[in-house]
Parts: sequence; structure tokens; C-alpha cells
Amino acid sequence: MPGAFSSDDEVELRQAERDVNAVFIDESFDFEALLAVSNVFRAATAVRSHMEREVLARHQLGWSAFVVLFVLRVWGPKQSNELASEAGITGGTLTGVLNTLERRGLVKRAEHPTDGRRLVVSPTAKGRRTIDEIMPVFNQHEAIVTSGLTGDDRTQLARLLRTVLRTLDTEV
Amino acid sequence: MPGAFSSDDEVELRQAERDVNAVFIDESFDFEALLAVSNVFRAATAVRSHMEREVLARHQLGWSAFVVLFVLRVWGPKQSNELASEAGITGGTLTGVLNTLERRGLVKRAEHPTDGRRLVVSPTAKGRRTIDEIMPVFNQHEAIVTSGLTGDDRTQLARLLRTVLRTLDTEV
DNA sequence: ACAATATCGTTCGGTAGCGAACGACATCGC
DNA sequence: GCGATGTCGTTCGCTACCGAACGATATTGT
Repeated sequence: MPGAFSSDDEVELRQAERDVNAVFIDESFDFEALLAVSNVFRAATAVRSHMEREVLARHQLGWSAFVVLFVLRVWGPKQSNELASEAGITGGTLTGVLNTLERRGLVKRAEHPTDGRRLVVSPTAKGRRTIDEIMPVFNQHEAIVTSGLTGDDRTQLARLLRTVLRTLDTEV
Repeated sequence: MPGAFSSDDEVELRQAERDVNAVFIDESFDFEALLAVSNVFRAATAVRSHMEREVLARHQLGWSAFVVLFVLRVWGPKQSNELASEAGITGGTLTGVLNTLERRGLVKRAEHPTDGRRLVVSPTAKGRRTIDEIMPVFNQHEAIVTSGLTGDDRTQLARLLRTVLRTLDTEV
């Protein structure tokens, strides 16, 4: 979303609001909602690319590959289905991510013992070692990224975002 | 990031914290930072896919194509450089997005009058019509997505996220 | 039993998305 | 006035990412 919407400068922000309203002339236009959505998206992009550049790049891992590996490390072997949902990606995307991870020897696919449709994914020893190496640095950068916020702010932020997530879950 | 981290259930959340701490044994592990980052990312993904599904799909536009078109509609012809920065994508990505938009006849590339390196991008009439049609619905969905928040909450959310963005801007 | 139905993971076509390398053009220093 | 340096947009290789279609396997209803 446009950079002007995440400006710190109140004057610039109000100018952007005027610019938008000049084009979309509508009494019910909700600029605050636009700002909130816009900033959620910009922050996510900025955080993600920061993490990929500063932490994940040297391990040749993208964000999703990292998340999948993290889930497997903490909660152990998982079936593909649940893994996709935990990682917040679709099944089709997971197939690609698993191909990448398997090629690098970080993950292993295995058949489900009783259900022929299912697939069980496990981290390899190398996969566990990799995530153990990454995680402390990753978390350190999470702390850096949120260092402008007080403890209360962080909790508040998480709460507000959970509200948005809950709305989306139930609204659809 | 793992779905457990955005749970509304406090018990489940604390269990997830225990699970993580059981694996990454580290006194200084910052779970609140993990939660904040995780939720920013999950919320952004959820919002984006909601918008793409409910609003943009019928116009065959992805998020970035929409943002680029929006910027051009509100602020008029722009040079490629600034356009990428406003839309929050890199130059390489913009080239692809512009190809898509140009193929659909929503945007036009033109040479800069004096500087041979530069490129000026303008919306076509069809491009303006398209965004004018989309925007009211889009904004309505932005309002829906944030309908669980009070007015104060929205402002607060935008403020907290701007703080994160500012941290990332200056920290790097 | 056994067809209808549901649920898996994968495939496919399309759109992003990044960083690095590249070639075209501009500008600066002298 | 012309090389060194900087700044454009594009290309390239790679990784994602989605929804729809697909084939294989399970389950359910009767």
C-alpha cells in the first residue's frame, strides 16, 4: 500500500487523506480502516524482508520454509494437512516448500501407516540442527523489530491483531 | 507462523509458549516479541487473501496490481522508480506487475521527456474506471475486517505498526 | 458389497516477490 | 569533452503463493 499511508508526519497523512477523498468522493469512505489495513500489510512486508535478509538468507531459507521447519521442530512429525494450516499456507504451496526442504535434506516425507492418502512429514537431524542455530538469532531480531514498543504495546498489538484475525475467521 | 500463536484461547497460548521454551531453552527468549511478529504476519496474510478473494478476484487483479493502479489513480502519472517505492515493491517486481497491467490495458508506459533512462507510467481511462469500481467495495471490506475494533483501537493499531515501521527504517 | 461422496497430496497456470547482474543513458570531475 | 561514476528499467534464477482440477484412497449409505 502507498507509502504515504504509513508516514509519521501527521501533516503528510492528512494530505494523503485529502488526496484520496478528492478522488473517491463518498461520505461513508472509512479512511481509518484504510490506514489500519494498509499499515498491517506494510509492517508485515517490512518485518518479513528484514528477517529474510538479516537472518534467513545465510541459511538459504525463505520465510515459509523457516516456519514449516519451526513447526516440525517444536511439535514433531506432522501430517501434511495440519502442517499447511499451522504454517498458514495452502496445500499446493506446501508441496513446493517441502520439495525445497527435502532437496536440502532438512525434512523427510513418509507414508501414513494406515491411511494411504496421508503423508507424514518429519524433520531430519540436519533440519533440527538448522532451526536450533537460527532460532536464537531470529528471536533476537524479533525483539529488535519490536524494540520501539513497550511491553504493554506488544501485548496490545498482539491483541488487536488477534481481533482482526477472529473477525476474518467468523465473517467468512 | 504457527496457528497456535494467534489463538484466542489463553490456555492454548500458554501451552504453545511452554512448547517453544521446552525446545529453545534460553533465559532471554522473548516470547512476547515472537507473538507480536507472528500475529502481524498472520493478520496481513489473512487480510490480503480476504481482499483478493472477496474483492479483487472478479477483476482478475492481484494485490500488487491493485495497489499500483490505486497509486496512479490518486496521484496521477508517476515515474517507475517512485511508483515501486510507493507500492512497497522492488523495481524488478514492478516490471512484472506493469507487464500484467499493460497487457490488460489498464496502464501505459511512456518515455520521460528529457531523461532517457526514466519511464513514466500512466493509468488508462479503463484503468481509472476499474479502480473507481473496485475502491468503494474494497474500502467497505476494509471496514468489515476492522469491525471488531473500536475507533480508538484502529488508531492505536496504526500507531503501533508505524512504530515498528519506523524502527525498521532506522535500524537498518 | 459397492456406488456415491469426501478427503488426501500433487499438479498446473498464473501472479508475485527478491537480489544480483546487465545495458542504456546521465552527470560529475577535471 | 570525455572517462569514471551513478542511476535508470529490465532480465534472470529462484522461491513462493493461490485456486482449481486431478487421481488415488477412505468412508458412508443403503
